[in-house]
Amino acid sequence: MDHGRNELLPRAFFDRPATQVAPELLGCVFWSASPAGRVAVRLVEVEAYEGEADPASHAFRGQTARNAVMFGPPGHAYVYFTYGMHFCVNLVCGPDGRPSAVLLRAGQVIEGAALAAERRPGGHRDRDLARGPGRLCQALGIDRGLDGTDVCAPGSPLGIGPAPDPPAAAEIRAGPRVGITRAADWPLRFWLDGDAYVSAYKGNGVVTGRRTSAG
DNA sequence: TGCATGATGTTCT
DNA sequence: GAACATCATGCAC
Repeated sequence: MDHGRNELLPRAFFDRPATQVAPELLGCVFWSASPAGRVAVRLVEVEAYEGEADPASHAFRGQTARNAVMFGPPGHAYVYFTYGMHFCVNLVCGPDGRPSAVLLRAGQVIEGAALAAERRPGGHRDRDLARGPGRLCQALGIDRGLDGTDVCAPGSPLGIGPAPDPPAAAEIRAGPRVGITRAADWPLRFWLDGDAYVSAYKGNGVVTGRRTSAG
């Protein structure tokens, strides 16, 4: 197998504002390891949340039991349950005490596709395995039990490595965030332009992998 | 093909 | 009691 994939992003990478970290996460490989196997995705869509200054952030109204991880040191996973059936995963950014984070919204499954598909019954196409925050968590088998996991520590069930093939700056686009009602228009959502694996909910004007008129 | 809506449970007011 | 960083389905056209 490929043994060169154990390289991890250093904690210092996350010890910066989420708005700066988010675009640099595009193209990086995020993976989960469990007794069932390993699933890895190449990140193609993320969203930055600026903590206390951001009305849309869970941390906007201060620290609670749920968002405590966001207030901790960088490089940890903040996992929460939403809408009664889905999980979402964030990577905590900024120094200890500053609750900024980046939501992982979509990715391309590049390893363990069979296992990912098994976790998502219903006969979905490969493209839809991790296309959207809830689906991404489902494909990787992420639940609240992984809340607070250190993604910078070797041997952790969750990890993230550098982009094997870094996207060109011109491919990275920024635009309004999705699925929120407050400060949704802040351009803190980043994605790889034209990538088929970017989520396309609510038609945000983003041209996705769905065939365009150009066919 | 595209929009509107129900599902489902945790968290906060 | 209301809101919620979502997803899958049903119906209209």
